[in-house]
Amino acid sequence: MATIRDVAQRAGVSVATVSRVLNQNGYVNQDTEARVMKVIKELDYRPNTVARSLANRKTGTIALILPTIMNPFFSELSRAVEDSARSRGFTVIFCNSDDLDTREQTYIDVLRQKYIDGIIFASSSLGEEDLAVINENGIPLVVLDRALREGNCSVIRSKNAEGARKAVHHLLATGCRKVAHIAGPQELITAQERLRGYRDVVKDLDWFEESLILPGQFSITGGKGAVQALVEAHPDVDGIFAGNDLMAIGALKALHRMGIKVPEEVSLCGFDGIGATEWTEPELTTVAQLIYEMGARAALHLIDRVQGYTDQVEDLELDVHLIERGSTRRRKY
Amino acid sequence: MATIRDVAQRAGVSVATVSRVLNQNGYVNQDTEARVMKVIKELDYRPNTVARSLANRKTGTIALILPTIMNPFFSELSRAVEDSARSRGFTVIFCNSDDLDTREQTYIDVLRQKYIDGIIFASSSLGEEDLAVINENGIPLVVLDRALREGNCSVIRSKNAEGARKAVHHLLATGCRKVAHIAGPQELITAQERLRGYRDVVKDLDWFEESLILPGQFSITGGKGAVQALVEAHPDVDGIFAGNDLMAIGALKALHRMGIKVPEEVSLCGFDGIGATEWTEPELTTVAQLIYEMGARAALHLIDRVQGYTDQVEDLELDVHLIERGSTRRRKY
DNA sequence: TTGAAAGCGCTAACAC
DNA sequence: GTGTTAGCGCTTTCAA
Repeated sequence: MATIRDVAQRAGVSVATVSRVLNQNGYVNQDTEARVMKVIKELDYRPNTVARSLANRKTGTIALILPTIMNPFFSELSRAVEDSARSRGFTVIFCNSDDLDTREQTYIDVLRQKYIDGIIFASSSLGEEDLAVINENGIPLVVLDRALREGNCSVIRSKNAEGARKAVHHLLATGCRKVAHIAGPQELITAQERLRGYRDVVKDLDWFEESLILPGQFSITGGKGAVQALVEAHPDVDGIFAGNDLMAIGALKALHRMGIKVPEEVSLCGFDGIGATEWTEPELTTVAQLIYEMGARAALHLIDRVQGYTDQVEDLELDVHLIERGSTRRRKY
Repeated sequence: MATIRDVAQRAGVSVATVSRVLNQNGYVNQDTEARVMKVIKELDYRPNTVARSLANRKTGTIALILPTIMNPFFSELSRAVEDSARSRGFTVIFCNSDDLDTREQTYIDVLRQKYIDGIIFASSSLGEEDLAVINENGIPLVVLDRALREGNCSVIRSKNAEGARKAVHHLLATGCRKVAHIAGPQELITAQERLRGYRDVVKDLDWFEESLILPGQFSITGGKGAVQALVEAHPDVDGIFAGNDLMAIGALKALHRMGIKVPEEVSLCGFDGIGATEWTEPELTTVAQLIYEMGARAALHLIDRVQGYTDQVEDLELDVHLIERGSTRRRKY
C-alpha cells in the first residue's frame, strides 16, 4: 500500500506538500496540486488513518455504550447513531454493557486508550464520579436519559414523567377505574421518572394503593411475571401502564394466557414506541419517544463537539407522544 | 496521560525494557520488571493503542457489516459478535449497509485505511471480485450466508434449504393441502436456498403452481402484501411458509386483519428463530437458526485467524431446527 | 539482560 | 508556495 512518501517522491514534491493537498490547508500551487492528485490516483493512495490519528490525536471514531442491542429500543437508537456518524465520516464502536458497571468501566479504559473521539453513554449504572473521569480525560461525552448535576457533559433525554402522565390519563379517559403500573428497575432514572409520572396522576385517587406498582425489569418475562402477581392481588384491575414496551408485550402475553381480554377487560399501554408494538394483536398503545432523533442528535452533537464546532454542552429534553392503538381502544367517556 | 517514556525515565530503564515487560517478550530481569511494574501502577500508565497499532499494524478491532441492526436477527448476531470479540480483547465497529453495494464498498475502503484486523460480512450485495480485493489487502474475512467458489475466506451459514424442507414437511404433516411460500429477495442466497427447499418438497405435488410463490422482501410490510395478493389469487391456501420471521409476522397481521384464523384456517411457519416469534398470538412456528452461535463462531474464528492461531479457512454449515408453536398447531394426521 | 535508534505513516511548525 | 524536520507513542532489530 502506497504511503505519502511514495506519492511525494513520484510527484517530485515533499511530503508536506502532499499532506497539504490531502488536507486542503496551507497554500499550494494549482499545478502542483494537480500533479499530486494525479499521482494519488495513479497509486490509488489512501492515507493511513492510524498514522493520522497518532499525529493529531483524532480517530474519527465514537463509541456507543448501551445496555444491550437486543432491546429494539437500542437497535433503533444505534441505527440512528451509526447513520449520523457515517454522514459525518465517523465510525462507531459499539459496546453492550448489560448495565454492568465493571464492564462499563472496562470499556471506558479501552476506549480512551484507543483515542476514541467521543462517547455516547446510553447505559446508566456508572456513577457521576466515573463520568467525571472521562471528562478529565478530555473526551467529549453525551449521556442519554440522565440528569447530571455536574455540567461538563451533554444530556439528551425524553420527557419521561410527562409521557407517563399522558399514558395514565389516557387509560383513565378510556374508562379505566383502577390502573396499575409495571415499573422498570429503579436504578434507572427513566424507570424512576415514569413511575413518578404514574404517581403524579394516581396518588390522590381513592382506589390507589402501593401494591398496584409492580417491578418488571424492563423485560418481557418481567412483564409477564408482574401481570400474574397483579391479577392475583387485584383481580379488579382494568388498566395497566407498563414502563416500557417489552414489559407491555410480556403483559399482553400473560393476560392472553390467563384468558383476560385486551382491551375489553384490561387496557394496556406501553412506553418507548418500538416497532414491535405493531406486531402484536391487538397492537399496543404506547408513549412513543423520538428514538431515532435521540440517537441522531446525540451523535451529531457529539461530533460537533469533537470537531470543535461547539463547546456548548447541551441539555435536551425530547417530546414524547401517545400513539393510540387497539390495546386501549375501548369506550370513551 | 503518561507515556512509555515517562515510565522508562522514572524506572531508570530504557523504553525498550518497558516495552518488553508490557508485552512479556524478550528477557528482562525480575527486579527490573518489578520496578517497572511498580512505576506503571504509580503513573497509572496505559499503553497508547494507536501508537501500538501504527507500529505493529494490528488494531484489535474487527468490523461487522450487516444489512441493518433493526432486523432482530442481526441484533442477536451482533450481540454474539461483540460478546465474543470482547472476550478476546477485541473491539467491534458496526456498519449498516442496507445491502447497498456502494455503501459496502465505502465501508471497506474506510476500514482498511483504519487497519481493521478483520471483517465479518453479513451483507451480501458485494460481488466476489470485491471480496477478493479485501483478501488481496490481506485482511481476514468471514462471510455469512454465502457460498463462495474462491477459497480464501471463511464461510459460515445455516442449512437453509434443509430448513425450508423441514418447514414445508411440517406444514404438510399438520394437514395443509396447499402451501404457499413468501420468498425473500432473490439476490440473497439465503432467500434463494429457502425457496429451493420449498420447491424440493412441493414441485411434484399436484396442487403446486408457480403463483404460490410470492415476493415478500424479508420485511413485515412485504409479508403483509404477499398475503393479500396470495389470498386473492388462492383463497384455498391453507399453509404458508415465510422465508423469514419478519415476513411471517407481517403475514400473521394480514391474515388477522382479513379475518382468517391461524392456525385453524391457515397454518404459518417462519424462518430464523428471532425472539419476536414468541411475542405474537398465536406464537409462530419457525425454523430456528443458531443465530448466536453463528455470530460467536464467526468472531472467534476470525480472531483466531487475525492472531495467526490458524490460517485454515473454515466452511461451516450450521444446523437448523423446527420450533413448533401455535401458528401450526392443528390436527395431526 | 539492557539500551540506542530506526522505523510505523502522517501532521505541522518553521525556515526558505 | 514549498521543503525540512521534529514529533505522535510504541515495537523491534542490532549492539553492547
